[in-house]
Amino acid sequence: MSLATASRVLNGSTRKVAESYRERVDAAAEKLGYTANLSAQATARGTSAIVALLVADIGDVSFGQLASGVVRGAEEAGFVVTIADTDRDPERELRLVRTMRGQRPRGLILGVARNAGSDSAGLQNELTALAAVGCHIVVLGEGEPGQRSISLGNRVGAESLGTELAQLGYRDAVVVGGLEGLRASDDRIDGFTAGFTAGGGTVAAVRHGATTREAGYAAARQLLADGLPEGTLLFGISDVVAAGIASAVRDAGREVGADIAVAGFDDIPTSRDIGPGLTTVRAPFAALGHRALRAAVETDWQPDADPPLTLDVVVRGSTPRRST
Amino acid sequence: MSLATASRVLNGSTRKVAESYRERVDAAAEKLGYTANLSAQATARGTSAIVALLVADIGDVSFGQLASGVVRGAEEAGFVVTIADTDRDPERELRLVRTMRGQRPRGLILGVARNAGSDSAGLQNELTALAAVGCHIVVLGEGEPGQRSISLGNRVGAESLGTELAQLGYRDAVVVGGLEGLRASDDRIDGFTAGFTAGGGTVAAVRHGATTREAGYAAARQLLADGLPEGTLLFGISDVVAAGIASAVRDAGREVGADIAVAGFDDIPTSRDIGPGLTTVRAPFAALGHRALRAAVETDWQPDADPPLTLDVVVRGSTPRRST
DNA sequence: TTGTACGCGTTATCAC
DNA sequence: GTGATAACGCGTACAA
Repeated sequence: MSLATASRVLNGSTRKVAESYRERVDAAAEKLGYTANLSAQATARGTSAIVALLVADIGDVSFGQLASGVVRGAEEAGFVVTIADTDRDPERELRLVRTMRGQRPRGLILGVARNAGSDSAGLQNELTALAAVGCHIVVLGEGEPGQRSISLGNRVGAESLGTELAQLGYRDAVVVGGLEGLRASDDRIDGFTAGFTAGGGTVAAVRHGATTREAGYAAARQLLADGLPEGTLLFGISDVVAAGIASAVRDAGREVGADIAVAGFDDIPTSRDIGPGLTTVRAPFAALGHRALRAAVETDWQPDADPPLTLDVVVRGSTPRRST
Repeated sequence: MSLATASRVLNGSTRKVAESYRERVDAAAEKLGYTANLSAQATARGTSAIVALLVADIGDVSFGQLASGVVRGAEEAGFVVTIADTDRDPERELRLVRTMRGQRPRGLILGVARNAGSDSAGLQNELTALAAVGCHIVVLGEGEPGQRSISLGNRVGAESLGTELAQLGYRDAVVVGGLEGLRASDDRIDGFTAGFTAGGGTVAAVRHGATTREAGYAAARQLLADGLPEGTLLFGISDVVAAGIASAVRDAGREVGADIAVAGFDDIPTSRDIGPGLTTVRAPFAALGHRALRAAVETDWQPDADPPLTLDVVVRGSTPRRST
């Protein structure tokens, strides 16, 4: 029989093929261990079954969750995922987007935290070039108009946390971490402040800084040295930062929880083991990744088709109820 | 000018091209924002610039480190990395290897912990089929003959830990976690036992179990209920397991460190924040990933060209020096 | 429904 | 050194 017939049965063509042929083809394919050459398919079709995932730092603890969701969704949809790491270097980011473009991917997921409006023109060009060839650009967080964007819900999650902690009796808080102008952290700061103030609390200060354990430690150390009244709440912009804070508190001879309260954001796998158990907000990165993938592959995708992701506050020992 | 000439300058062909042409081509490529179509290149060349990475569980904390090393190496070598997650399901693993084969990758990195000799015939067929088309199979851990394998050094790392802890004055230990027959955990158990016994200690028991926080918690809880003398050392097969152990110790009203000592393996990012700081062995997953990638792309690769990876013991508060 | 023939974007072989 | 041209493996009009 002809190659065309075989091709028709192997790829899910709309065309009908006689059952007898179909069986023979399937049998032969099975026996020979045939697997379609994806590259050749891609050249012929003009579009590949690839979704590219570009993140700022693969080593980040939350990345695994995100990637997990993306990969799971990809398998469901019959796509392959390629990953790259910008290492927070805009130049490298540009180069990588260009490399990814070489794959003619169906979608590109951008998990690169960025300062508002700081995108280089080169990157925007590259992105529009990609979009022009039918690649769906989906940015995690807030994207430019014309791009598909999907966000975690940092603001509302942090707001819930603020509310909850105010209800637990906390009145004075300091926010630690988050680079100024970074959308994701600004949202967390704003949300927390809103919730906490609405509950009757006061955010005394915001100590901006990198989202690292070291930065959290250093900031908390300074705060403690300057004198921090008992019952003060230290809100780390992420669990990693909060871990640093908790460590600094202990090193200063204070007790996490009863003396100085600490809260974080993300609920990384080990946050329950930090200090007396870290109060935090569970950020559903896996679900985010899953949605991102769907946004990357679906032909028609609606911005608000899905309900917002739910971010649950999880209260642990680091913020016990404060008896007034 | 001809397409051939253009092709010659764009891809790193060995052939020489006049400087004048070269400049014109580069200029045009720049202006048009041209990027080579990797799929087409792959079909034409018969081999792609792809390395596939298959792991048991992307969500695993150590995966990020591994992936980081792989991706970094890939960028250096001009390769693209595709990832997939077997979710510890052999059937899915088979399907995924087949999918990856569709990409005709230059290499396949298998980070799937497996029971010794439990590979399905189907998988082996698939793997040899892949190898037949020039794909380098590199397995993390111990591989079959003919495959490129590269291991972390679980045994020697655990042995160092055992030695160190014996020197710190510990005499009685119980090992927790690790599925029986799993090479990686068996190596850790054997290595630890060897080091600890050589130092004068005794491994009273090995409690096999899953490599999860829950399993660690449950096992430790049981041990504590059965009565555990002060100064006993609980060695968790991984930091995640150790975290569970530490939690169980605290929940039982005992103190981690002074009362019951706990040690782990991996040195995950947050292990210093677990309890009073978790004593563990730093497992260089990033370096492992980097080496794995090189093994996946290099034409001629020698098994023992690189020196063994170094696994440093890091002693923290969970195992203070024991005064006799 | 099935087969033929061409095109996808690129590389490689061969003459020039 | 350069330019035609035949592959590469597959999808798909179009004709049969």
